[in-house]
Formats: sequence, structure tokens, C-alpha cells
Amino acid sequence: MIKSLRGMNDILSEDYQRFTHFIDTATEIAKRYGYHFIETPLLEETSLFKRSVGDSSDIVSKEMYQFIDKGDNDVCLRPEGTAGVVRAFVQKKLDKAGGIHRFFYHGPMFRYERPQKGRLREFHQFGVESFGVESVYEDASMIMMVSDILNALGIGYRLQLNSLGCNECMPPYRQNLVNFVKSVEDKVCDDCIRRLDTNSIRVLDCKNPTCQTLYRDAPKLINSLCASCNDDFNKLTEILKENNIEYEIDTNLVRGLDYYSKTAFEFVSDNIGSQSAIAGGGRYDRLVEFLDGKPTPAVGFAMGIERLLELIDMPQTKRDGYYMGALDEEAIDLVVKLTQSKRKTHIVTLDYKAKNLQKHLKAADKADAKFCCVIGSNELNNGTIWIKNLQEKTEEIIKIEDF
RNA sequence: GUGAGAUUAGCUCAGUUGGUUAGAGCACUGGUUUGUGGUGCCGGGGGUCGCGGGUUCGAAUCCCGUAUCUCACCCCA
Repeated sequence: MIKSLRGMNDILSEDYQRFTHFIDTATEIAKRYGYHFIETPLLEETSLFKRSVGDSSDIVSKEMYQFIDKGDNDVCLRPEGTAGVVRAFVQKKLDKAGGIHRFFYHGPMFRYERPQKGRLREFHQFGVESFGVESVYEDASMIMMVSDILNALGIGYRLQLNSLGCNECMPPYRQNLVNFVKSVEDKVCDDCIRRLDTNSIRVLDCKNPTCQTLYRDAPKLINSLCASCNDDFNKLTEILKENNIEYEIDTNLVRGLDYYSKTAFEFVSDNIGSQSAIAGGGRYDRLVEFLDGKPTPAVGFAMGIERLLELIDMPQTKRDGYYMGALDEEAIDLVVKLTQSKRKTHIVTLDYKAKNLQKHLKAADKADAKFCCVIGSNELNNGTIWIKNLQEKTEEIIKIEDF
């Protein structure tokens, strides 16, 4: 038997219900905030991700589905959504057009990782990107939008906030941190030593208890921000307070992708295991320029759909539509004909075999139909159809013309 | 990439110190109560026990390998 590849799932039945419920809800809310749908290719040039996400991240250095295509191009399946949207934004010359552009997207992403709870090799993200707004009000609006989506789905969360600083204040801070870690180099874990060379501020995120204790005395990014970054961060928290959005400041929150600066946020859930981040995002004012566009401020976030699905409260499914069946062979053709016209406007489950009434009622019940409609010899003779409302437990016999 | 635990019917799982035709519940399907369901009664189909080797008179059961799943690390949504 041929099986699906490791870490790649089929989505059907109840999973599909939840999936579409999520997409529908998130789509509606994103539209309310002025976002428009954008679809970008699953396959992109590898260098797009090297330049945006950054060589230093594991995503690019070891988790991409990368290959040379028949035209000798170095390509890969997208491991995340932002890079493609920014590429499209620049390619369509929207950077030069100026103004504000807001996009939302959803679709599959691919990372060659070891699967575990909340982590697949093909997974789905819903995300938004906003271009052209420098104001921190946009950052706040986006956070409130994520909050709206999660609330609409009945998902509990904690919001964690930090500022990653800008070109002015980040590099000196990074150097201070590196110096600090080097001063306790013999005590920290191997991973942290490795991180010093790749993505140094990620050491703050280390889960090793010894490291965590040591880093309590490490310089804090939040205390090293330049005046402008500091003002923005204070304004952001002020807006969130004003709008009753609860948050916690996590000075160790660093985003894994290189392109982030200033506002960084993560929505986490305590109910889905160790892969607890359900949505993450922040500001990336330099990325458009990195990808050959005109410097354009931007903010974005993405949510991992699979991680959210198991947290969603599904609204109770209600009985809907019709079930059609025949009690006698002679009635089947008529039942099929009636079904065909009913299907112009309603969901209809049709049974092709003549059965007794009990069988039909059972089948109608299982199909979650609201009405069970049956034609037997009595009905054939009188030109009528017998209908039972399975919800109200009422029944009636009406003329076929009135059906 | 590292570590741990799993893998028996469509699903959830039993299977006693290795021993005859591998079981249950649910699901599916047929009959039945002479035209009333979700909640009756009786029957039926369906498993090369993940895959490949090995030990043994004999393996679902013991050993080795491998794949997949689950969980954690790493990393990230």
C-alpha cells in the first residue's frame, strides 16, 4: 500500500469541517480589518528564503524541501508565507505605487522536520501582511485582529510581547549580550555556544535551567532600546491596555526569523503540548528593501492552523436538508426525479434501493437530514409524498406538485 | 539530527509463562417486529497480528533490522 509521506496528512470529514470553519472565521475578520486575499506560489526560488528568512535560521539551513528543477533552477517549497508575499509586493511594483497595502493568505507550508504534536512537514498557515504603515497603531490593530480571531473561535491564549529594537539599538545590544554570554561561557550549554555564532539573541530563549539562571543577569533588550523604539513600545502597550487586550512582556521573546525588528509578539496556548505558539508575528521594516524594493514599513503575523484546530469549539452541527427514499421498487424513478429538482436548492441524500420505513428513517437519521421523505405504493396511487421532520418529530403528507 | 514509547478487524483495544481454527465493543451489512428513526431481537462479512530477517517442533508473543505513529529535545506557526 502506498502511504502518504512522513509528516503529511489528509484532511477530511470532521477535520475538514474544523479547517473550513477556521478559514471562514479568520477570513471574515481579516476583511473587516481591510485585508485582501493574496495567493502566491508554493514553489519559489531558493534564494528568496535565504535572503529573507536568513541563512542562520534552521528553517533555511536544514529544513527546506529544496531541489534543482528541469530548467536548472534552484527552487524550494515555501517554508513560510511572508517572503512570497513581499516578493509579490515588490514584483507588482506596489512599493513604488505607494500607499497602504494589506494582504491575507492561507495555504500549505513545508519544513523537513521530525514530526510531533503540533508539528508536521506539510502544515497550514493563515497570515496577514501590512505594507506602508509606519505607525505603531498598525502593530496594535494587528494584535487586536488576532485576538478577535481567537476569541471568535473560542480559543484561550496568552499574549507575549517584546521589542526587538531597530538597526540603531539592536546591534550594540547584541554585542553586549554576546560579551555577557562569553563571560560565562564555561557554564552554558552547547546549544547556546552554537547559537552565539548563528542567532545570538536566541540564547535568551534557551530552555536549559542552568542557562536560564545565568541569563537572569544578562542585559535586557527592553532596557537597551533607543528613544524611538522605546516610545513605540510604550505606545503599543498603552493602546492594548486602552482596548482591554491583556499581555505579558517577555523580554526573552525573540522571533526565529531574521527579518523582524521592533514589535514582536506571540500568542501561546497552554493546552496543546510543547509546541505552544499558535500565532506569531511582528514588524519587519527592512525586509522589502532586502528584497530589492523601495524601503517600506511592514508588519505581519502567521498562525499555525493545525495547532489551532484542536482548540476550536465547533458550533453544534444541526440537522439539515432532505433524505429521499422509496418503499417500493415502482417508486424509485419518481424519487430520483424529485431528488434531482430538490437538489437545485437543498442538500439531499438519496437512497437508490427500496426499503421499509424503519430502514429509511434510520438512514435519514444517520445522514443528519432534517426531513425524511418517502414514497410507497399508497403515495404513488394518490400522487403524494410522506414527509417526517426528524427534529420536531412531526409528519405530513403533501401533493407531489407542492413538494 | 538526538532520545523514549508504541504498531493486532474500518475505529478503540484484549490476547494469560511462545502451543490447536487470533477475540470484544463500536462501525458496516442481512433478516425480523406486516409503514415510524436516533434507544429492540437474531445473524453475517471483515485480520498473511506494520514490513523483512532470525531463534524454535511451534512466534501476535522472544531477538535483530527497518518503516510509520506518538511524545520530548533542537527549531518554529
